[in-house]
Amino acid sequence: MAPSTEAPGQARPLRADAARNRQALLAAARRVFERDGFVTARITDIADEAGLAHGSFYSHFRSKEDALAAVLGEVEEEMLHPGPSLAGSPGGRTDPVAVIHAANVAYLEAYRRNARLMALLEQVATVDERFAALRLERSEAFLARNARAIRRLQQAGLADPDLDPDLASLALSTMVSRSAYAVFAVGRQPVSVAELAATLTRLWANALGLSADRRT
Amino acid sequence: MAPSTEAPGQARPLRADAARNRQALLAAARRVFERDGFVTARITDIADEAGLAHGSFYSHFRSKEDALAAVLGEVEEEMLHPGPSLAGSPGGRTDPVAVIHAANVAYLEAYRRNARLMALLEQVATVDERFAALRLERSEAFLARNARAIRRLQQAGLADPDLDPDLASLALSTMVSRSAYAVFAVGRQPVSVAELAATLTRLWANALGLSADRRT
Amino acid sequence: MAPSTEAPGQARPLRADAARNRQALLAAARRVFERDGFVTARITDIADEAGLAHGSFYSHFRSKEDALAAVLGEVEEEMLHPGPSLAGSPGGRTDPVAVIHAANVAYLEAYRRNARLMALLEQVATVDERFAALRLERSEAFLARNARAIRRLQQAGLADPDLDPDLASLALSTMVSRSAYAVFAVGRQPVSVAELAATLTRLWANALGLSADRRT
Amino acid sequence: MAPSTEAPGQARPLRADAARNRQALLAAARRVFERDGFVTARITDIADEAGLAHGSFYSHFRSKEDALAAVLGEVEEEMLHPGPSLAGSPGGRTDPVAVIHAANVAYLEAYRRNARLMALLEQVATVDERFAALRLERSEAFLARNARAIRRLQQAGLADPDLDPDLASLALSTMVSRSAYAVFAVGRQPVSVAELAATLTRLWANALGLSADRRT
DNA sequence: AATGAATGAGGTTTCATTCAT
DNA sequence: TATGAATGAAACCTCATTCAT
Repeated sequence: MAPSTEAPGQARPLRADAARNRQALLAAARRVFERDGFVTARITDIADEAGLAHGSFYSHFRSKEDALAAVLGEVEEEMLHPGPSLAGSPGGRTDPVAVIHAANVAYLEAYRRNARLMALLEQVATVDERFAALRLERSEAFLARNARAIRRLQQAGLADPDLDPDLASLALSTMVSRSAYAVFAVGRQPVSVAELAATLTRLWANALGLSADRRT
Repeated sequence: MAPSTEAPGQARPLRADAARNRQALLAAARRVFERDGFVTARITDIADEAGLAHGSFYSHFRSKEDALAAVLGEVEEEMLHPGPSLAGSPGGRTDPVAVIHAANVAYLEAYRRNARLMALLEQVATVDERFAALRLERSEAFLARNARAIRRLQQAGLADPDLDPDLASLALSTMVSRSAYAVFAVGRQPVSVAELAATLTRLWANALGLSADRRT
Repeated sequence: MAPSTEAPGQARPLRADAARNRQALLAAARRVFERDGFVTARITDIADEAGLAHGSFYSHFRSKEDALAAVLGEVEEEMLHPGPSLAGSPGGRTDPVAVIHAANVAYLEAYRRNARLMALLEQVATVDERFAALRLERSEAFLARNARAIRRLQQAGLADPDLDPDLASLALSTMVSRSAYAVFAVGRQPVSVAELAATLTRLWANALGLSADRRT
Repeated sequence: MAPSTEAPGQARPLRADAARNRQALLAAARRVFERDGFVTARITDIADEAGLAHGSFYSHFRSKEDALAAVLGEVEEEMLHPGPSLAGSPGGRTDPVAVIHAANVAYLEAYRRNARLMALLEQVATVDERFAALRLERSEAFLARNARAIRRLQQAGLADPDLDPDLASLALSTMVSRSAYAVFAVGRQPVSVAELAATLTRLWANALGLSADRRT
């Protein structure tokens, strides 16, 4: 409670305390949400878990939704950037399949780390419009990027030209993210990231016709 | 109790009333669930919607969960049979891609009809263990069937032998069902079953390598 | 949490408020229970009577049973100590009849003050196991004490040796407590403590043979 | 109530059924009341127990209270007449102690048979005015009779003249009935009617001074 | 009289949020 | 800011009783 290591010039002990409490609440919220789900989780439990009075929760968050948003915000960065590689390698010369694979591995790694949280987002999205919008927004950015990549590959004569790039992007992105959900958030049998990534990349590549002999 | 000879077609008058009310409640429950979601839906609203006193709800269902189970049960049949086609055509000689396409179309049709309900199942599955189990059970049967089909195609030399049939089944099934969800339950832009089915079938076929020349 | 030196007399202000409300609820509960009986009493009424929102009831008591237990706890002390006199006078040499009379007067006084509450305990005991146990426990302690006293008088040659001390204790204790109930909790005609005590003491003394000439 | 032995000329089979159902409900009500207590007992349970639809309950009883009244009515007769002997023996010459003892034995026997029902009456009396009145009425008749007997014994010089006959009657009657309750309805240790009767009679006789030498 | 579905009053309890200290 | 008591909306479910058949 007292100023601990406290940078000497910045004597604002109260603020430091506050920041620490906010962190404690954030961590507690994540734990409780992951354990109980959003609907069931109670503010009291979060505060208890953080070692604070439940009234204090409202010193830092406006509501349960707000707390969840903050928790998700923490993870957002790593979930939003499944490797910049997917958009195409900087150098340009890289093998597209390798790019896809790298992106899948990165995504699956991140997903596995945050599986329960991702499942949580699924749940809230069906209950709270705000999060439905958030999820939609995120995935649309993702989809658009993938659609662009597919279109480019088609133009380069590397991908099956009969595919609708937008729908293909939807279907394949969906395949990856939902497989991750099925395996890491719901699944009963342990599957390694490597195994899953191998299958997903191969399916993705096959599906776009990347591996097929299109040179003729 | 009554000495009725139990003529099957001759339901007793009171039973007819009761059955009608049960149907009314069932329909009302579906409407309210689809409109409000499971968590938000109130038993009172369901009864109101059915034109009954809320106490009557409990003459037919033990709880909200029970009512949902009944509603889902109604749909189960059509959602559980994505066409016998997938299991292999009766004649046996049919083109596998055609089989897959027929199955996809059938599934997407059914999904579109019950999109909100399927989304509902997603929601409850994250909140209520009972439904999580139900969903898991259903999808595992589905996955097993697809995995068998893939394995057969591999053995017939028609599908990419490098794929793990179980993971491929998971990924592709997931692709179809989640695309259906994205398009019909969440999606903002209207997409026709035909369009979506065309893309999904092509991706599926490509992914398994069915269209590739594997005869050499 | 606060660095208070825990000065016992210095309750913190909030605690003071809370304590006042708790007292208010306790008093209200007693009033409502006495007026309406336990089964009929409504938590809302108790809170209303205390001038609080009904939700506040649950800040202090877990349930209606809990509140009753607290109310009874308040009275327990005086009802549990029917005067130390019964256990034998400090001086030791006192007339046993005088001891009994003092005990009876004390008990009847206390009973009259708490008559409705005692009747309440009777009521709940028939409905709630927890209170049945409580009542049993209390009365058994009481009975044991009286049985000991009777046994001592018998050994001293002062009481009818033909009596079973335990059954006699049961019967006579029962006579006193139930007469108090009949007169103060149910009775229609006003009877003074003095009158009733006189009769009960005389009966008790006669019954044990204390007044009879047993010196021969 | 209805002609039981069924005069053969009175062929009304439906009535016979009805009577049988009424009996079944009565027996079921007694069982359920004894098992669950009055407050907790549910009409449905009673009907179930009787093998009838719960609606049928109302063909025979107006309410739960009504059913209880009927159940108690069945027992009333034997509980109301604790032996005509108490009022004084017909011959007049009998030993008063023997009379009291006979009455006590009769009462205790009856009480033991109906212990749970008597406890039930206690319970309802605290909850329902109607039964409070019933119990009061019964006991007052009882008390008045005993008071008369005591007064007579006093006038005959056989009983302690210092006792107030009404209060003594109250106390002693109370002693008997409540001891019966304590032993047969609540008690944990088995006590025989004979033992209890012996103690109660001796206490009663002593208390009135019947055994004391009053001839001097 | 029997049936059992329908009715609806009614009270308990939970918990997010507010607020005085 | 922290505290934790107070607030009160909200919804569930039970069950005695009615009533149409």
